[in-house]
Amino acid sequence: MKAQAAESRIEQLCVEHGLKMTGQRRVIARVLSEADDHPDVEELYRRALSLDSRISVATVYRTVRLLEEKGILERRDFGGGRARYEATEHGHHHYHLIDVDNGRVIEFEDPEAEELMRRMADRLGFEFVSLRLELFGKKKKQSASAATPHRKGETT
Amino acid sequence: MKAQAAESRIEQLCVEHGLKMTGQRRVIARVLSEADDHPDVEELYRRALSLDSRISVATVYRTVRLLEEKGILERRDFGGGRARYEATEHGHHHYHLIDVDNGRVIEFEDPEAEELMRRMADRLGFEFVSLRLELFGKKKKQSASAATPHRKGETT
DNA sequence: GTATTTGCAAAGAATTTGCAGTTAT
DNA sequence: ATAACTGCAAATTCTTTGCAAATAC
Repeated sequence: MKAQAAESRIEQLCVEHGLKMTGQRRVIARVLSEADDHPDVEELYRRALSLDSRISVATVYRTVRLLEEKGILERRDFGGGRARYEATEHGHHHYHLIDVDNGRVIEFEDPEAEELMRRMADRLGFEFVSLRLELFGKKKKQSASAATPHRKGETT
Repeated sequence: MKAQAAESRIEQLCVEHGLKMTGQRRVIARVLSEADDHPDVEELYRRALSLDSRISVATVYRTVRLLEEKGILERRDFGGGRARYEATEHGHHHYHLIDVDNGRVIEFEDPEAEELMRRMADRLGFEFVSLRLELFGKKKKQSASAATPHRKGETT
């Protein structure tokens, strides 16, 4: 029997959104599903190529744009010119702490932040739509302080 | 007597930073000093040209980059591809609410936000460096709600 | 079958840069 | 005097697009 790769999480979403599933889209969907970081188009292209050589950057650009429009992906800008992407996480939003020394990205949650900004939007006479929040910091040398709560992981 | 234009605020900063004050820099510094919005390079170039025709876009790009490196200017990204600039404000930081319907930008302050993020950085084992915070919203129809506190102004 | 999607290479948009000439200090 | 600055046009970088061939449904 053939170990036919199971439908990736993002592939499912594509189908639910009525997208035509071509081979290249399936590969890109899989790459995105398996990514736990914030790859840019170049990187997605590289990863996709290693799974299937019949893919062009143009298609990656087109796919990524399409998926963003469908709300399946979110575009990020951590500085450095190129857009980064990550799968939309339903519910619990998270934000990013960028280590200014090496560009590494740490995700964290903070329900308070969104609450605060919802109230601020309201006070300014606006309906909250979304929040972009990026924290830049330098790693502390060493400290006797406790663990690192709310931390979700460190990636790129 | 000649009404020699007084040294603009940003020109002063340039001098303090030991920058060579050429005619074009003086003009750009003045444009920046007088701006109360968030112009992109194109717009800065347009405004500079209207004061003095001997300026090229390349110089605007170079100047804006230089001033950013010196910490005199801050680069913003409100989406839309081009970088926007505004003079660094010492002390009371402010953030931006972008009206998703028309791109207009409203500045607001919120000491709580920075406090919250300082604590978060600390908990994650980082030294707070800076915070990028942008709120996206839609103007509410009309409401019986009170005034708009903390509001600093609406620009572009 | 047919409307979509793809690859390729060319086009665009924003920003940077090499170089020869100009200028502030 | 001379190191820094400028304009110009060419080069870079990221992203989009036109078109003919390929493909999903």
